[in-house]
Parts: sequence; structure tokens; C-alpha cells
Amino acid sequence: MSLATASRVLNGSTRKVAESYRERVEAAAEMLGYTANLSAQATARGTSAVVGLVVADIADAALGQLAAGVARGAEEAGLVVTIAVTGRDPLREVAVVRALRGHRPRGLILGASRTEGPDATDLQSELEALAGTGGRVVVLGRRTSGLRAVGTDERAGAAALGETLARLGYRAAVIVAADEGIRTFDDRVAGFSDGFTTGGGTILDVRRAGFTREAGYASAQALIDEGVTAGTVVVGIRDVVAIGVMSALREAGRRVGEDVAVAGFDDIPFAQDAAPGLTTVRVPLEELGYRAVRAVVEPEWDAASPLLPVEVVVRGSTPPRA
Amino acid sequence: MSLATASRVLNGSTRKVAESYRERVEAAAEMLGYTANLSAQATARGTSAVVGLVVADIADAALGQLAAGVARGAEEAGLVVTIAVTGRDPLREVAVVRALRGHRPRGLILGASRTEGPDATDLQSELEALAGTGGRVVVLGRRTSGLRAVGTDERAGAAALGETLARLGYRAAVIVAADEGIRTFDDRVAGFSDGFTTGGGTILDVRRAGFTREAGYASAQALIDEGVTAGTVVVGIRDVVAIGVMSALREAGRRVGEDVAVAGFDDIPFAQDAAPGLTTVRVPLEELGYRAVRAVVEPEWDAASPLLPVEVVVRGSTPPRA
DNA sequence: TTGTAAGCGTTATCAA
DNA sequence: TTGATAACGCTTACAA
Repeated sequence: MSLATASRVLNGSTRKVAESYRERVEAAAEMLGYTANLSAQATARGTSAVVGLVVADIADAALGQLAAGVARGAEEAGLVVTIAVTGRDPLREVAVVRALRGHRPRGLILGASRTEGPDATDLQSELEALAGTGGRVVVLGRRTSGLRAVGTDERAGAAALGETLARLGYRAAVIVAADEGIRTFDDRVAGFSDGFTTGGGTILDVRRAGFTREAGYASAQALIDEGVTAGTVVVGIRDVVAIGVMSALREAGRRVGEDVAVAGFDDIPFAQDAAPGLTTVRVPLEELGYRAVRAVVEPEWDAASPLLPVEVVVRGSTPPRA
Repeated sequence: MSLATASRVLNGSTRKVAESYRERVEAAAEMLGYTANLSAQATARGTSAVVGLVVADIADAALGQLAAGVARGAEEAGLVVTIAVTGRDPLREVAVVRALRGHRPRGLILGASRTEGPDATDLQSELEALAGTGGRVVVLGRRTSGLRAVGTDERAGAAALGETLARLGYRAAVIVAADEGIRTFDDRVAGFSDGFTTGGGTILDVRRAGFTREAGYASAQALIDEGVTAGTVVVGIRDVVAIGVMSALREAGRRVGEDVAVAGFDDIPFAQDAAPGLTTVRVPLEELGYRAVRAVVEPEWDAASPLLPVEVVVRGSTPPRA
């Protein structure tokens, strides 16, 4: 029989083929352990069954959860996910998008990245080129430019955290963040400041230290040297930095919670297991990743699709102030 | 000029092309934002520049670090990594290998998986089929079958942990593990038992609970109900399990370390930040991932390549017993 | 050194 | 419903 017939039975063609043929083909394929060459399929079809994921660091707890959601969505959609890590380097970011572009992916999911600066326009043109070959770009975070986006309501969540802490009796806060320019994190700073000051608190300082545990650790050490007053709450821009803060405090003999309170963002698994538990705002990272691939796959996309809600989780790291 | 010439300058051909041509081609490519269609390249060449990574769970702290190493190695080798997650389901494992196989990857890196059972032979034939299309399979863990392998000396590390704990004065241990059948974890159980009993300790029990934080949590609760005697050390087969154990103990009002000691394996980042710090055996996961892609890339492979050493790290969760 | 042309493994169009 | 056959975008003998 012809190759065409075989192709029709093995690959999702809508066309009908006689049962007898179908059986024979399937039997043969099974016997030979045949698997379609997806590259050839991709060249013939002009599009491949892959979705790219670009993140800063795949070992990061939060981004790992995100990736897990992406993997789940991709599996469900019959796509494979290829990942590329940028280390938060804008240059590498455009480089990896370029590399991924070579695969003519069905879509590309772009983790929180800088939205301005000279490299941002390079990125922009890479993304346009990608779109030009039929790939759908979805960015994580609030909608920007004409791309599809899935995001969480960071601003509202951060404000809620600020209000909650104020209500618990905190009056002074220090935020440990990184340089401005990443929308998600800028929203957190702004939202928290809003909520906290509205509740009657004061933002003592916004430190631009970085996104890592080490950034938190170092910042907390500095804070201690400068003599943080008891009853201050240090909020890390991500749970990992908050964890670093907690460790530094503990090592310096401060009691987390009683002496200095700590809060974060993301609700990574360890936030629950830290001692005391870390107060944080829970971001549905896994769900976000899943939705991102839905956004790639769905033919129609509602530009006004709502931000996912986030939720503040109060734990022992911010006990009520007497 | 001809397509052939253009192809030669853009894609690593050893052949020479006149400088004037080269320049013109490069300029044009740059201007058009041209990127080779890797799928087409792959069909033409018969092999693609991708390496597959198969892991149980990409959100897992340890596997995330592994993935980071793989990503680094792949980047360096000019490969992209496609990941597939199995959730430790043997059926899904053969399914994802099959799916990855469609891409005719340059190589496949296989996280710790079951080495026996009915599905293991299915896996085996998938792997052979993959090898048949020129893909190199490297398994993580001790060498088994004819495949390339990179691994750590789990057995020695576990024994060292057992000895260390015995030397610290512990005389009773409970191991929280999952079902047998995964070499790496079996080695940990065996090695620890060896070292601990050699040092004069007794293994009270090996619980088969699972690989997760929740498994550790539940096991610890059960242990408490059954009345663990103070001074026992509970060792989790992975740090995440140990973390779960610690949380359950703490919630039950037990002091980790003083009342019941806890230890784990992997040295994930949070082992250091837990309070008290978690005693564990450090496994160079990132390095392991990196070496795995080296093992894919390198033409020659020494079957007798040594296992990477691991190192025990003592922290506050196992204070010396008076 | 360059160009021509024959593949690579699929899909899809068009006749049969 | 089936089968030839021309794409798909690229690589690589082989000739020029």
C-alpha cells in the first residue's frame, strides 16, 4: 500500500481509511516500534508540536512550579516543552528566544522579564519574528503590548498583604526587592506600599538587592547592622528572599516574628515548612503555567482575560503585634 | 548565489566560502532575522540538536537543580533541552520516552527510575529504539545495562551518614522511604543501614511511605502516635521527606533535634534554611545534570567512569547526643 | 570554491 | 477511499 495511506492512519488525519488497512498499518507500526519523525512532520506541516518555556532559573522553587504547570498543560495538548534559562540576563534572553525560534514552536511562554531597556526592543523583534512563523507568544504577568498574557493580580495581592500586616499592628516595613523594570515585582512593591500606608504603616525603605535567597540574607545582615527596630516587618519580594532574611535574622540571634517579622510572595512549598511559617501571598504558579499553555493552544484569546486572584496567607512569621 | 552556498556559511560547515560571499550572506541573514529551521535541518541531517530530560517532577527542589545543570550543559553544547515529567508512573515513563523519541534527540537523560517490573522491559525497548536512531541514553544513577550512566556514590554517602550519626551518639533510627525498586534510593537505605549498624546503632524500621514532603509528614505523625522514643533519628530518603518529618514533629510539639533528630539526603537549598538546619548528605545535583549532558555529547564514554563523591553535612537537626 | 540536484521523512493536493 | 507526486526547508555528494 502507499505511504500516503500509512501516514493517514498513523497521524491524526481526518480522512477515512478502510478498517483492514488501518489494522495492518497499526500492527506493523507496533511491531517495528515505529514513531513518526516529528522533525519531518514539522517541516512538512510548517509547525511543530513544541512549546518553549523561557525562565530565569529552572532550579528556582517558584519557577519550578510554574514549569510543572506548563508541563501538565503541554502533555494534555500533545506538545512537548523545551525549556531555556536566562539567568535574568537580558542578552541571554534574546539569545534563547532566538534559539528556540529555530524550532518554529507552536508557542512560547515567557517568564517575567524586563519590559524596558535597549535589549527589550531586541527581544521584541525576536518575538515578532516568532509570531511571523506562526508561533504564539504568551507572556506571564500583566498584559503588555499586543501579546497574549496570563497573569495574577499581583498588585491587589500585595495591597492585601500590606493591609493585613497593618491590621496586625505593624507600623514599619522594609521591602527587599531587586532593580525596577520587571512588571510583576514592581507591582508587588507598589501594591504593598499602597496597602500598608493606607493601613497606617510606613515604608522605611525599598532595598534593591536582588531576587535570590542570598540577596535576602545579605540585606537582613545589613539591616541588623544598621539596627532594625523591633516590630519592623521585612518583606521579601519573593519567598526565597524572605527565607534568606529569616536565616540571617536567626543566625544573628533575632527571633523571627517576635523581634522582626518577615513576609514574602509566592507561597513556595517551603514557606509552609519554615519555622516559623512564612506569611506570604499565594500565587497559583502551577495553574498559571497551565493556563499559559492554554493561551498558546486556544485559537481565540480574550485580550481582557482576567488576572488570576491571589490570596494572603498569614503564618507565624508575622504574629499580631500587641 | 546558490542556496548551497548560503547553507554553508550559516550552518557549521567545514567548507570554505569566499569572504565576500560570507559577508553578504551574513548581512542578509541578520537583516531578515533569519534563523535556520531546525526541524528541516534535523530531517536533512537525521538528528536534531535536542537532548531530552525525563524526570519525575520538575517542581521538585532536587530535580530542579538537576535540570539546571542539564540546561547549563545543553546551552554549552548548543543543544536545547526538552523536558518530560513522569510523576514516577512507570507507564507514563515509557509514554514520554516514546514521545521524546519522535524528535530523534541527540540524547536522552533519564532520571532515577524503576529498574525492574513489567514496564521496565517496555522502557528498555523504547530506549533501544531510541539508540537505534542514534540517540544516546544516559541514565542517572549507578550503571546498569549497557547504557551510559552518571551517578553519585549514594551507598558510600549513606554509610557515612549512618556512621556519623552513630558517632554522634544515636542508637536508634527509623528510615522513611518509598517502595523498593529505584536503585538510588535502595542504595541509600542499604548504605545507611550498613553504616549505622556498624557504628553500633539499630534500624528500628524502614517505612515505605513515598518520596514526598507529605509522605514524611504522615509518617512522622504515625511515629508520634506510636510513641517514638526520644533520641531516635528519623531519616528521610530525600530532604523533602525529612522536611515533612520536621514539620509534623514541630506541630506535635516535639523539638527537632533535642527530642527527635532528623536527617535527609540531597542537600536541597532549604536544608540549610530550615530551623534547625537539616543534617543531610550533599549530592552534587547540578553537577550531575551537567555531566549527564557531557555524557550525551562525548563521542567516547568510559563505562567505568567513577561515581561522583557525596559529602555529609551535619546541622542542627542532629545535635550530639550527650 | 561554487552550483546542481538528489535526498531526508512527512504531509497534502489532486487524480483515479 | 486510495495512490502518485509535489512540496516542506535544509544538507551534501558530486560536478563544474
